[in-house]
Amino acid sequence: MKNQTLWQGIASDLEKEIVAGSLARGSRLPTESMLSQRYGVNRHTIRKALSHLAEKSLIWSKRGSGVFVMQKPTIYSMGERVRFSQNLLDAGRTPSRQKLSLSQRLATHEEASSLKIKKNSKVHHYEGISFADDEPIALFHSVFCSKRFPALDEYIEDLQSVTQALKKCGVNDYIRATTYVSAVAASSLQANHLRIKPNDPLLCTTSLNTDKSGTPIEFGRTYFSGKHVTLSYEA
Amino acid sequence: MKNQTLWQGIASDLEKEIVAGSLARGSRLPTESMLSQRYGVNRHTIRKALSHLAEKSLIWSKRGSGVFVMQKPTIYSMGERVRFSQNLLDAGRTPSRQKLSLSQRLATHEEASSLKIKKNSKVHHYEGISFADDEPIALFHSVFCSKRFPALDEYIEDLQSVTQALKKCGVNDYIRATTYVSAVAASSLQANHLRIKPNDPLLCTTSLNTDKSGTPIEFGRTYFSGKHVTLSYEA
DNA sequence: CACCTATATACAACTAGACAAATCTTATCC
DNA sequence: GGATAAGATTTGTCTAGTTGTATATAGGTG
Repeated sequence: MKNQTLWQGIASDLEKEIVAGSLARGSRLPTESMLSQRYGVNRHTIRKALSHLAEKSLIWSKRGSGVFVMQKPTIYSMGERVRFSQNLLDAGRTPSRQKLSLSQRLATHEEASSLKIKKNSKVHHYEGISFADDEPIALFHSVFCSKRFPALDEYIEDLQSVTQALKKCGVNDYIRATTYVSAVAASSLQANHLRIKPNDPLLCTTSLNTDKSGTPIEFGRTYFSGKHVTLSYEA
Repeated sequence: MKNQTLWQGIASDLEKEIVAGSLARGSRLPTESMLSQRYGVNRHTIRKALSHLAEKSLIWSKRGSGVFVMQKPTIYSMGERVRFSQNLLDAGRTPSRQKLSLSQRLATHEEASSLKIKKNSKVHHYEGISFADDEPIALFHSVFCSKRFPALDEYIEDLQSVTQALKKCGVNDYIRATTYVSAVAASSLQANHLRIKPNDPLLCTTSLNTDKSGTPIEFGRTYFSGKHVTLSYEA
């Protein structure tokens, strides 16, 4: 605690301000230049302190824009019924989604066998980003059998919710049948979407939702930012 | 005067240059490498000489930057009315201040009870460095009740003077009610600001200023560099 | 021996400056 | 009002130079 370097002192000082709340969650930090003046050190020393805080996932930075305080890590609960919005509302976060693409294409071999449909069947492909308090926490893509849900894409477009859209298709409830979890390194594209660095760890969940009778409904993959999300398997 | 070591000879040589003025106050010395070349000795021998001069407070050094000649020490007078600028002007020095941060936050327990305001009240927090002739002599931080002085921060920002800013808020005079003095060791951050070494002694004054009726106005701490400042309590 | 002086080498911490890349701001035009 | 262009800000990256610290070696002195 005593003989610490300058950048360590600055880092712990800033960390105190963050946890004390005088630097609010999601707010912007002073620029590196301002901080270097405040602490009377070179900008590189500030950057060392900031990179330390970034590794601890307390802040994140965007070139040309600034350095920001991160939101709280999210606990994403994985139970029998996994509902993105309700999940985050339960955790006191504000959920939102951003559509990246919504189209129809032929099912891959994996998708077809998981959904128990014929090879080369058409599927709806829905791809997007999940946010919590305007912070991106996950990239997802799901496929649904086009034959079974002909107008699903329009419903999703309108309602911005998979659960609601499926209801319109007559599926009032669906259940998480299987979930596989693995860890992968983020591609540069994924990293950019999730505001993390390439090769940062991602939690990759591959899941299948079915109706109560066990008929497959939806198959998809979600890549959670490992720094923002902890998956919870309680109950 | 004869049997002196290499480093003693170099030290007294440099000291002569300083007092003679050929190495001006505030100027930078040649780098240790250059000095070791000039005197034909190892760099460590130079460092031994320099550290001797540093202990005598003739020079100070900054890692990565260089070694500099120090200014004269300051006598800081503590009476009923403590006014930074006037104080130094009286001592024939040129005062200046540098703002490090100016923000609002919740009062700590100590601050609230000293200012006689409610817990969790908002306060203006003003933090900075005091200079005499461009040499830092103290780090200060003060808090003022935000409710009582709503626009104080803007006034301080504009006027760069607490006394003047308080006048704009209707406080024409204030009196030093209490002052506690203690000695503490400098943290690495404090040392960097004051151009001294970590664990060098600081004079820590904790003070409360009130108006004539005894109502608390300002509560603050000032850390004087023990090497640069002597506090004076003459009547 | 113990201690100080001095040399030699290597690395860590920090400063200094410059430039590139991304972003934000502002003025201008239609 | 909205699109565009120019300029200013801000973070990212790189090279170079300076002081701080640690270790090892050797000679001289009380």
